[in-house]
Amino acid sequence: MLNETMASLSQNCSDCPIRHRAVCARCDADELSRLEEMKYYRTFEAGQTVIWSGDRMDFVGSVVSGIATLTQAMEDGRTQMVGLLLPSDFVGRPGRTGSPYNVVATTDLIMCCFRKKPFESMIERTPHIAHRLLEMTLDELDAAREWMLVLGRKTAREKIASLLAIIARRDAALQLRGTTGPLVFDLPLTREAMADYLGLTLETVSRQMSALKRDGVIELQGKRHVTVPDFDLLLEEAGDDSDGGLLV
Amino acid sequence: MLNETMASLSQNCSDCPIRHRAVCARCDADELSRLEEMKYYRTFEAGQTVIWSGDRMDFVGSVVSGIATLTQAMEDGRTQMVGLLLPSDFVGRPGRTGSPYNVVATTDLIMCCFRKKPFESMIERTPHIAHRLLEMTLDELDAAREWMLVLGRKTAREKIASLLAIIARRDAALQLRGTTGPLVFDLPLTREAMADYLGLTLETVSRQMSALKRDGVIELQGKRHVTVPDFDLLLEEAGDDSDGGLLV
DNA sequence: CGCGCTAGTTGATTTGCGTCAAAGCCCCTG
DNA sequence: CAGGGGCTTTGACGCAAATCAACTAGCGCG
Repeated sequence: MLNETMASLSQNCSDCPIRHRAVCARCDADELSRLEEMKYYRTFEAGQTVIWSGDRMDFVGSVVSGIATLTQAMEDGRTQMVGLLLPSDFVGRPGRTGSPYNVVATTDLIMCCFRKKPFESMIERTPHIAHRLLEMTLDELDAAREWMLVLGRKTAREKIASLLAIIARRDAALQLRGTTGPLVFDLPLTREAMADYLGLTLETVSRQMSALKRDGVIELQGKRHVTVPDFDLLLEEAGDDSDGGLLV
Repeated sequence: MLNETMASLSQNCSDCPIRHRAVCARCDADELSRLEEMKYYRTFEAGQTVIWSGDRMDFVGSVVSGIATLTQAMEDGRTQMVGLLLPSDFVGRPGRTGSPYNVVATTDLIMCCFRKKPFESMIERTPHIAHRLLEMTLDELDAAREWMLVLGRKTAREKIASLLAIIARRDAALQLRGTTGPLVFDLPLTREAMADYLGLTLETVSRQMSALKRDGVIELQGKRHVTVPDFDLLLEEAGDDSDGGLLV
């Protein structure tokens, strides 16, 4: 699993100026230069809304640095996070004009964007990229469906453990380390954001974090800094037989 | 919204022998004949498992008639349905060998299949089809994310209403009728399957169905036959501002 | 230094849904 | 027609998580 994760991430070609695994054109110099001409950058501050649900979206893009969240909301204020956008993740849907989600920057954010029209026509000229985009979308679909199991059937404690396991694994993969030995990382989310991800309240998140700490499953330095002494124990707490997917 | 639904369904080309909107080749006679040679049919009885999670899958296919469910399970027996396969829906992932889900026929089922290898190479030769496949996958991703809101944030009553609204709308669309006036349809799912879909127990599903009936939101003839006198009222019960998506 | 602000923790109480149990309905079959 | 088995309904009870509320930690700032 870890190997798979690393393989997936390494498809982000590090020397490619587009810095996105969907549109990395290392195997096609022509495309590369065409993309170069098209692209532009946008920056957002932490807390800023990148796209409002229902807004017209005339661009697609990928995250260069920072973190953003995809959320859906009901009119009474209840919200559910449906995805996390990390560096190299793609946002925007070729062929649809409106975004069905709110996209909010949780940290300062830099995005690399392409206007939609030229991007779309480029896709049609370049099956290679269309194919890559399909694979990424299928990955996200699998991740979303795995999250449905978490939301529908897991207890609060299992939900927290699942989220921590995903973040820990992603972090280990980025550092090209395995998941043996203690894992150390910083939570990129507030308690409230975790709650929105997990379909819980922030109080419950806080309580379960404390409980996992009390039971020695995790250690906490401050509010955000986490140490996982035994990753397998965490997985067990998550109720995971399968070793979980990437939740994008 | 309804128009969108109908447009989407009508992309299933009725006179195309492949009967699937992803691989309908009406605009390409060459592809059509190549597909014709490749395809074969499989039939399953109600209750039969089409694919076990983790099994090697050497084919892809689409549903010709009947209904199947995609479910994920934890080893202690908790299960969560993550998708519903209706006629014209596609299953199987080009480029991956194992299925991450159990696929179970809930009615007698006929599937039109293609062996994976030739199907994959056909995709590469036919950008048209790859593009269609990407669109369908994006639709499914949107539907999955919408369902995450249902699972994470809605009450039992709202969950039931959401599911009924989706089925009612789909049914109305198939009959090319609007959603004004009373809607009548048969539930294609047992109470237990509904529970698995909604992250509830079957007892809760039963109770909430009774409650919606008592409050005049729905009428029930027998266990499966449902009448919705006022679709807008049902939507309100579902907590839906947006008029909901297609959940595949 | 004290003030105020935000994020997080912890406690008391309520409640919605799960669990366990019993009984009803319907279809099938002998 | 009786009997059995699957699906469904209904009831009683318990518990996990929500809600309401108080309090703490950390941090920037006048």
